[in-house]
Amino acid sequence: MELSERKQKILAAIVETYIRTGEPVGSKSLMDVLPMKVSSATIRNDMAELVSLGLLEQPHTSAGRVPSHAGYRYYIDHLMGARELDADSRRKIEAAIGDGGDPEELLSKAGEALADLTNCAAVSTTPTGESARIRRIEMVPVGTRTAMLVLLTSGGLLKSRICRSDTVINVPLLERFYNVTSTQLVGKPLADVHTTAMQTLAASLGADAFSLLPFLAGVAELARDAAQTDIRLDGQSNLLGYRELEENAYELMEFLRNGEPLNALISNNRDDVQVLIGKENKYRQLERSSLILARYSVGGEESGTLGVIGPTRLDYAKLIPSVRYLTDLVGRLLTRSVRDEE
Amino acid sequence: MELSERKQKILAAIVETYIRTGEPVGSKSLMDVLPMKVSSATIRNDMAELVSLGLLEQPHTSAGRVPSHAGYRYYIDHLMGARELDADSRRKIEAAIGDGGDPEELLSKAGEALADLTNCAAVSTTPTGESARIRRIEMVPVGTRTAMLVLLTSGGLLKSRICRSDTVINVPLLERFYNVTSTQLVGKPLADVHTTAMQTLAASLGADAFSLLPFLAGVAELARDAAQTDIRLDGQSNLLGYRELEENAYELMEFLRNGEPLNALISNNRDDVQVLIGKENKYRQLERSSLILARYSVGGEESGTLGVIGPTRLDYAKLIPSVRYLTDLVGRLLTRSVRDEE
DNA sequence: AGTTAGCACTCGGGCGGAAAGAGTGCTAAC
DNA sequence: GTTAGCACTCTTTCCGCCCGAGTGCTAACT
Repeated sequence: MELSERKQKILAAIVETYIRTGEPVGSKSLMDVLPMKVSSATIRNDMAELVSLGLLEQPHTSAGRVPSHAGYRYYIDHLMGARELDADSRRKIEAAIGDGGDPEELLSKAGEALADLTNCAAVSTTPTGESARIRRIEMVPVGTRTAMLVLLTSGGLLKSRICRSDTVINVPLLERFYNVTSTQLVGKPLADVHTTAMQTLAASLGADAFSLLPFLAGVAELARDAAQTDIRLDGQSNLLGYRELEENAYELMEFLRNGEPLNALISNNRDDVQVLIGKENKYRQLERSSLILARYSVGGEESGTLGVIGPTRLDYAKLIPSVRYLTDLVGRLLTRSVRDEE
Repeated sequence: MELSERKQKILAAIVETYIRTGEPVGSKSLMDVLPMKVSSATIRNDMAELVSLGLLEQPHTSAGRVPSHAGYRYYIDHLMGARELDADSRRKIEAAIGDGGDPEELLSKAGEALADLTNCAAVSTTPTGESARIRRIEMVPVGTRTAMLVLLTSGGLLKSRICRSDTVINVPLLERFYNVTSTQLVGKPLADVHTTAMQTLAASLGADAFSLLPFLAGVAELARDAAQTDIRLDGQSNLLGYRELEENAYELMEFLRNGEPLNALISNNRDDVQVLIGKENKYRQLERSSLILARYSVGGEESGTLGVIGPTRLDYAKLIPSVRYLTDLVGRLLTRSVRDEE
């Protein structure tokens, strides 16, 4: 779609002021904003054409114009320029994240930082465990019948839980546990270490089966936890500050809290940075919202997603670089920590 | 304050229908609800007195009556009866909680269950670490320069983190670490194991100081994490469903998210079950909300808090027993798990 | 003395029309 | 192709009105 330079400038100006104010933009107020000197009538003519091209909409005849989804899209693809993130925001992000720590902590910091920075809700998923393997299993007795199990994955994820059994825990039991786990479990993909597999494994152990089973089952649960990519949501309350989301606030919150559809959206995302604007989304609850999603990769492999959710009038020019920068950073930190640990 | 039996019945009926409907209650509609046969005029006379006693309020002259804070209070103290929680809710709670697991998991389940059951926001704090001691410290190498630290407290709390250092981790280093920690740290109160204490400890180790310091610092951080009672909030979005909270929704959410004032409120609570109604609260943001807070004890010691936050027109008669039941349950489970592990 | 019927009164909510304001679309001139 | 001018449209706001719900009071009743 070809647009004259003036039309482009007008579209950009409308998008930007609408993002700023949330009010429909009229031809007169545009005169002050545009770099060139043209009358409001000229602007009106152009706006009328932009409407018929589907790039703008008017809420009603006598109101100003508002960008349509296609308008935002055009703005993002052609007009906004691929700005670098400003140094200030970069510093803020880095300060908020520090040097990471373990993956879950890192992601939670990243989510909070993103929510704060953008004044939107932030989604984040932990690195996928799909291809992860068990790197290490530890069992530490903490009572006569209670032990702590710790699982470390090849992705650097750390999971632990307390596990109770009916038999007394003693040194031979521990030894048998280490024998079994180090020969049978360490190195296996997480997905293979499920509860039924543990039952067959225990069955093959003869006399030890009874005493080891609870702990093997515990390992299976840890593996399940670790394999599951869980999805975090930060700064939902930020969304309440936007007038245009107010009336569906409750619905929107519930939708986000539920997580499943969000998960579907996220795992659909195969692009570098994906922008979903309003009704482009198939979920009714999101029709007044936009999403910016980006994947981060750990060790060269696409692995998880970070993103923001806000009203359609997001400051795309700033947020897209923000999200991209953050995913890069998270990916780098996670990759580094995985490398370190090998 | 003495009230005639009829006035009591009227007050109770007003509180209960107002809780149900959220609309001011008029004298005529009360006729149908009240067990005795009286005319609306009589009811009006009584209502007028209840107003002058400060137990009811009228939003405006020509509206029905609404319970005042004092009215709710009177209802709670004298009229609602100390109902037991119905078996159905009890079953729901128990099903949601299962048999617990580690304290943090237990509390998060409890919070979710409470939020679901009450359709309000639920607050919960992890058991206080004030008096807790370090029961156990483990260090598991997971890379040449990276190790996992695990800390277990006498309260059954389990904390772990990944810790990086500049020196290569080898067996002698591990031995030194275990030496130091088991003689110097295990058994100490969490509060004593802070970063500066670790620095002096490391300094006293001479040549080992450099290599051990990062890990001792890691232990200090774990101890800090474990000592800190963190505060969870579940089901905030439930609050959006209440008309009377709608207009301050954003403020309220932010207030809750911040956590500090909430923390102050919670730690003030020394009663068995404390009910704070609307403006009894000193926080402006909560003036349209009520809180029901109750403490749970672990091993006979008051230790943490669970509670709900909702509009002033809470169903106190149901929620107070719910909260009490849940705190009892949580206390029992936590006490049991601490006992088990000793 | 307490209860009831009756009635005038008050106040908020809803409806409608008028006025204001913002912005457009069109036409005619530049 | 651009601009000035103007009539037109549509929303928002305000005001006045009426309606209904509910009250408070008085006077009568038990």
